[in-house]
Amino acid sequence: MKFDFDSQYFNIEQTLDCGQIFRFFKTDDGFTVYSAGHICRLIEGKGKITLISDDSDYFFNFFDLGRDYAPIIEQATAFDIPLLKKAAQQYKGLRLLNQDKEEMIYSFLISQNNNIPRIKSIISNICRGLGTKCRFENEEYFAFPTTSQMVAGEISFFKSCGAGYRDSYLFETSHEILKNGIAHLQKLSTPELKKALMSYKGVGGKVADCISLFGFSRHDSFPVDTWIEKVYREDFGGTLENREKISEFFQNTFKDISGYVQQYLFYGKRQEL
DNA sequence: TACCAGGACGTGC
DNA sequence: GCACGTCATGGT
Repeated sequence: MKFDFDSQYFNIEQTLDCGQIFRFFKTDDGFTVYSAGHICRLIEGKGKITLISDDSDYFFNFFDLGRDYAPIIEQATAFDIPLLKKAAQQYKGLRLLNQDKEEMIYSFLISQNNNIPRIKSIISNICRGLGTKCRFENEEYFAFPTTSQMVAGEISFFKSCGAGYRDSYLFETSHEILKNGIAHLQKLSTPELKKALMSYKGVGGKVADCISLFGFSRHDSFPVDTWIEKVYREDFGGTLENREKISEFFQNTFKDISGYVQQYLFYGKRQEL
């Protein structure tokens, strides 16, 4: 199925390259994106983006296409922080994705003390090893493994994928989710959700915030990693040392647009804006 | 060689 | 509760 969208507030590269998603790649005429067991292609045209997918409803929600970003950018720009003003104006097309919850849990388990190219590579290896083989328009690809597929992976398998010492995190957390599911997490408040996510092996405060933001669409979450800590010191003149407290500072400042601001700042800092 | 990357865990206090 | 050492792996 094929649809066109106005690209004023939808920039493919900004949306895919800002660190919220690990399964996509560039093609000759655009990008291919994977999410859970779904696939889509994005092609940039004049003032529009063409989306070709196996499930248009899924990707309408995935790319958050029902949301008006103009007021978010307006609010973000109102703060007197040069980096944020620049980033929010320049990255008007950066959209926060609504991603698969379990895919986010397993993906961000791998992210800790790691870099984005390696995270992508490890996830790709895991999909190839455990995911269902699918086909879309003559392209073969592997879905992200479901939890019942993840538990088929031994610790040695995850290590062979490049996960390093995070192999046991993937093993133990997938078994825990197989046992109890994640349905009960939905109804929790954002602070309760964070605490619940942190009970998984390998999930600390920062990873919990990422899962909360990207998987559960909790836009009042503010993940603090090494880059955001750098932003905090250099662009906000902050002096706190504890990352949990830095996250609270940002949450108290940006409230319900925390997640958007966090992405503008993270991407802006990495692009040396 | 040492340091860094979307940090978290275990131990000791 | 907090500080500190340690944990694979590949790139610079």
